[in-house]
Amino acid sequence: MDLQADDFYSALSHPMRLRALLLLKQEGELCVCELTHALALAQPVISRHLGQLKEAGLLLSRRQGLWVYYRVSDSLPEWVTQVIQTTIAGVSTTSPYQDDRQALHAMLDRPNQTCC
Amino acid sequence: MDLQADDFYSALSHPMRLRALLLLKQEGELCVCELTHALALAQPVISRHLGQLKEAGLLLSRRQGLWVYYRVSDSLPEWVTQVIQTTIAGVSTTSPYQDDRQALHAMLDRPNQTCC
DNA sequence: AATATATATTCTAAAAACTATATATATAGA
DNA sequence: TCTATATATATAGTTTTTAGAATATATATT
Repeated sequence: MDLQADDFYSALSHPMRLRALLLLKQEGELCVCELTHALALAQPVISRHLGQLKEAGLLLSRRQGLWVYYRVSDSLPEWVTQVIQTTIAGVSTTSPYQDDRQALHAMLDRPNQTCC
Repeated sequence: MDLQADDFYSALSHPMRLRALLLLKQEGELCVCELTHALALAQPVISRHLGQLKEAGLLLSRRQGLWVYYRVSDSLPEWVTQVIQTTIAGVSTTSPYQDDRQALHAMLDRPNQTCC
């Protein structure tokens, strides 16, 4: 929407919010429990930071049954999308971002309507 | 150099540091008094934030006489440079970034070896 | 050496961000 | 309705960040 540059940058000022955003941009929709697993952090911490990213307008969410899926908004300003993509291109193969994806993929029983 | 993504983003988490970085990238070298004028903030505040940006590795500085000139480092990771340029392309004509440049250009007696 | 100017730093208090824990809400299933 | 699970929120305490004022440092000039 009318996402301001300073809101964008302060939304990403916490390492975990940056990790979550990059992971979501690369993986598409993820539920809270997947993020909790991938980032290895407590659920309330994850939920609160996701809430901040959503509040900033960077994320959208939808509930499906017990699970809430978050994804990167598809109506971001073009420059924001480019900045995110450029950041991914620059750092996605480094720690901790690469590890986050590996942890996600190593997760068993990812909720495909199944469980968490 | 080994500027980490989370250090980059937290360095820019303060609105004034973002304004200073974008202004410096667009204008080249600026001394503290020019930034103080353009951003309309107290000198110690400016100096402290510039110190943080320098500490993070985003800025370099050199002293010339009484003045200290800051500039964006020329040895940043490529993705960082791109992110900064993309941000400028996206927001430089909006407030407050446009106003900062105007205030700078409206400044009289800018130090061309002169004064401040 | 004394003075003036530009910049940096220190100190203190206030504000903001963050974590952990506990609790609340929403949904599904028995 | 009762129970279980996933997620969200509230509360309290701690840490971090920030601004403002005062002071220190560096340099140039006289």
